[in-house]
Amino acid sequence: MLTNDKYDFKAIEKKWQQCWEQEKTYRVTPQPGRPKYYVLEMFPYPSGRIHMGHVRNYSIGDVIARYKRMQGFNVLHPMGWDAFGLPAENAAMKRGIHPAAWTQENIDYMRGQLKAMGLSYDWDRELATCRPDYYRWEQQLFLKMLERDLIYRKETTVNWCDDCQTVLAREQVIDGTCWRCDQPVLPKIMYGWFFKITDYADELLADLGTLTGWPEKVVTMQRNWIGKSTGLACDFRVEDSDQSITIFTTRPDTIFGVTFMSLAVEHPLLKSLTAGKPQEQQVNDFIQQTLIDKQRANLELEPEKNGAFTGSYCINPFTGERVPIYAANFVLMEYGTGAVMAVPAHDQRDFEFARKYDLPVRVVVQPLGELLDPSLMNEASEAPGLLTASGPFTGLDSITAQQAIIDFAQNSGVGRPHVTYRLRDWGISRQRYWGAPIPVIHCQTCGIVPVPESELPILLPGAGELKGNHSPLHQQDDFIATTCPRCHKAARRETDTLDTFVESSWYFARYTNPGLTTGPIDQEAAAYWLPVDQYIGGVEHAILHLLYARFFTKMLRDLGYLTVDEPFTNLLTQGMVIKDGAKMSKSKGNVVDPNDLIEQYGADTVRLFSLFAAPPERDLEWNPQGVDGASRFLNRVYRLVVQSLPCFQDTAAVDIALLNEPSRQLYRKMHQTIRRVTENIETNFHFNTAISGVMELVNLAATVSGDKEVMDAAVQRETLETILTLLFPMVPHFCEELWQISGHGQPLNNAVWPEYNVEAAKEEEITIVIQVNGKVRAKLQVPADIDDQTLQQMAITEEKVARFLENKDPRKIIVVQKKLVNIVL
RNA sequence: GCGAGAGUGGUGAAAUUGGUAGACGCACUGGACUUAGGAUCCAGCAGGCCUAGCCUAUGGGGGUUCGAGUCCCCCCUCUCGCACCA
Repeated sequence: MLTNDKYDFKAIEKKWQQCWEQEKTYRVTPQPGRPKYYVLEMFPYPSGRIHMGHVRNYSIGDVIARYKRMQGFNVLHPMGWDAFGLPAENAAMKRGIHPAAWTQENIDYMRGQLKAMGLSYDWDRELATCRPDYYRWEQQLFLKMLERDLIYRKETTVNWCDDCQTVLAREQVIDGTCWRCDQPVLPKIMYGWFFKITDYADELLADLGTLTGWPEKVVTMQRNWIGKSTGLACDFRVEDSDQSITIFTTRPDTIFGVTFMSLAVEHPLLKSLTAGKPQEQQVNDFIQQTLIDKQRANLELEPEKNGAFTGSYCINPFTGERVPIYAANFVLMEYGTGAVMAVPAHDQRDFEFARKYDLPVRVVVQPLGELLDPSLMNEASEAPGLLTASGPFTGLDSITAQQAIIDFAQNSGVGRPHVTYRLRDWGISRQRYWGAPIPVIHCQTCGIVPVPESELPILLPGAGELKGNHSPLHQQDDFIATTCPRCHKAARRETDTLDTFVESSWYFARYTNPGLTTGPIDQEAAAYWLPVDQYIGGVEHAILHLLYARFFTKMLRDLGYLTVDEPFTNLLTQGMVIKDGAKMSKSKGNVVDPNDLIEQYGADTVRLFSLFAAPPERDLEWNPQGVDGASRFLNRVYRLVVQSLPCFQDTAAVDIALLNEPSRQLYRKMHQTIRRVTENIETNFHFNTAISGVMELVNLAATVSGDKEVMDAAVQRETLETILTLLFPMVPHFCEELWQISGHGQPLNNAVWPEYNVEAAKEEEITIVIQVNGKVRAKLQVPADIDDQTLQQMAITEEKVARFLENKDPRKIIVVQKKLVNIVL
């Protein structure tokens, strides 16, 4: 396979891929006692073909996997398919084939593409979530959760995507549109199944503090999404009624400033509050109008505050005052209690509302150094301060007052401390075909009856034979008709399927023993492999998938399957691949097909470019000429090794004492490069700088080894071996081939990551910068072990510097060891 | 509006604790070898000027310091997330 100037990537890559496949080089098993490392890239949706984002994601993961292997870790690096989902159904309808067939075709094709990239996966662990041997265990988990009361079904307002004909979880609504098809999402009232993720809200929030290996940004996003607020829940008795309205506030210190009460239009008490009142018609009209407005909410603009007086009053338990009750368009039924005590002086929304409807504004908190006058205020004062006009609490500061008021409310029975979350329970019902069927039965007599575990899996009809009916299950009478497991009368199967995000919430645990036939998770294997040490994927899953997976981990722990609290110790959110300033997408017509590139340049070049062009967390601007650069570099290394083959016959160790200057220089650079590459990978996976380090070493090796007479063969050999070893995780076929060509018996794959020698890496001479008044005026080459005194003397007498010193005495001389001398005049 | 992050040559990007700004690439320019070069090799490449040198440059303006891309304050722009959350 030797050629003159360019390596034959086609032959080489094929050769090594076959070798790895035949020898199952990357198959792993638990080895108790040996340190493990679990590296995982977010598994792909089998959409048809891989794109550049995949290439980048998997290249990064593969470098980490190979690097850790060379460091002696037992590395788990699996791959599979997130295979349920709508595009399969849509494609199936368009092409007249079955979603299962379409999905299978895509998986087969994409697997080939991944193999062509030379990724070091343990393919024996491959899984596809659409297969019964995966989703039957998900169904079993569903039943366990149901048993534990972690799942419920209720009728509620859901997010409906008309285009996809299904319900979406709140996390799947992006700016009011569907995360998948970008169409507007509408509210719709219907029955749905929910996971009680809110049961874990507190732990999900608290454990964010343990995720020190996650990007700040993601942690913050999750914290905000969970949105914990603490405060007071307080009951306001309705006048002339035995009902009361419970409000939630985070500002109990402002409770003496309440001048009205606002209710969400969906509030259950609203009807009875207006019944028989002169305002009834007006309020009903307002409710109707507000509901309509919400349907076609203009997302850009916050609508003007609007409301209607109900004709009823409630009593502020702290002041005994009558408080008028309004229905208001800005109060959310989904948050808190759907009722808000309005304090216009200290809440901007209440302020706007009060000004509009001419309601009183009463100041009860004076911020420091200010004297608020309600008649002069043009916005609310939300800052804390000292309480005024607040009965026994007057004079307290806001923080103290909040606690005092909560205590008082609790003691007098009108209120209690309360915590509320922004996080909602996870709606998992989907009204589409291509998903895991929910294993319950609806019986007229017995109600909702879980399918007995022995009857699992509930197979998706038609999916097994890859043909037949794939309309939504609620349209498939054969599927629906069943008998009740309890009373054995005719009953109906549940027709909703599970949100595809359920599959991806536990796949990382299934990988630890994907073939297990006795349960969803092999506890022993999971205990060995989990948590995932390094997880890699797009930041678009910062909330969605990553929150769900955290929830599942905690829940599976409580069900006894797992022993970890968190699934992913370290998270790397890789940037997007962009071209012409925009994310690659079919609609923009700026996609680059990895297939064409691999065909033209080979997988190693494509991998190298995607690693070199930018650090992984940053967006990567696609530059076709950059690929040429990567290719050029590899060919240069190839020529260098081929031209230097004789040096590999010298197997003597390097003897530093005998080295001439050029040899010593190269040897030093080699050790420096090992240090640099190792550090770049260890600290933050900055492969771009790691590669540039190797490039410098290659450049130096190429220059000095032209000088065959003086170059020490052992140094030359060690340098080339080092170059190949350091590059191996990034361009494995290429390095493995050159390793073999240069006469090594054992594959490079089994080699150990090199260690650098501190002594050998040490510079003998260093460059010292001489500054005058902070400006660089000269540079000096000095021995590395020079003392400050000598250095200072040399600096002052340096001729370029001396000119500045004429007629002047230095005021101060700063010497920074091994770096610089600054002479201040 | 709130929260997070980012602004460095023509371009992708580098720069321990504050210590030579622009490593390594790409593009470009010149040269060599060539029938040829979109191969390879060599050299140059922030801008400016009164060119043995000097000055100005890391979004803008202040500040701290012997010394600031890096620290502090104010402002501008961009990206991302949340968005009437009581």
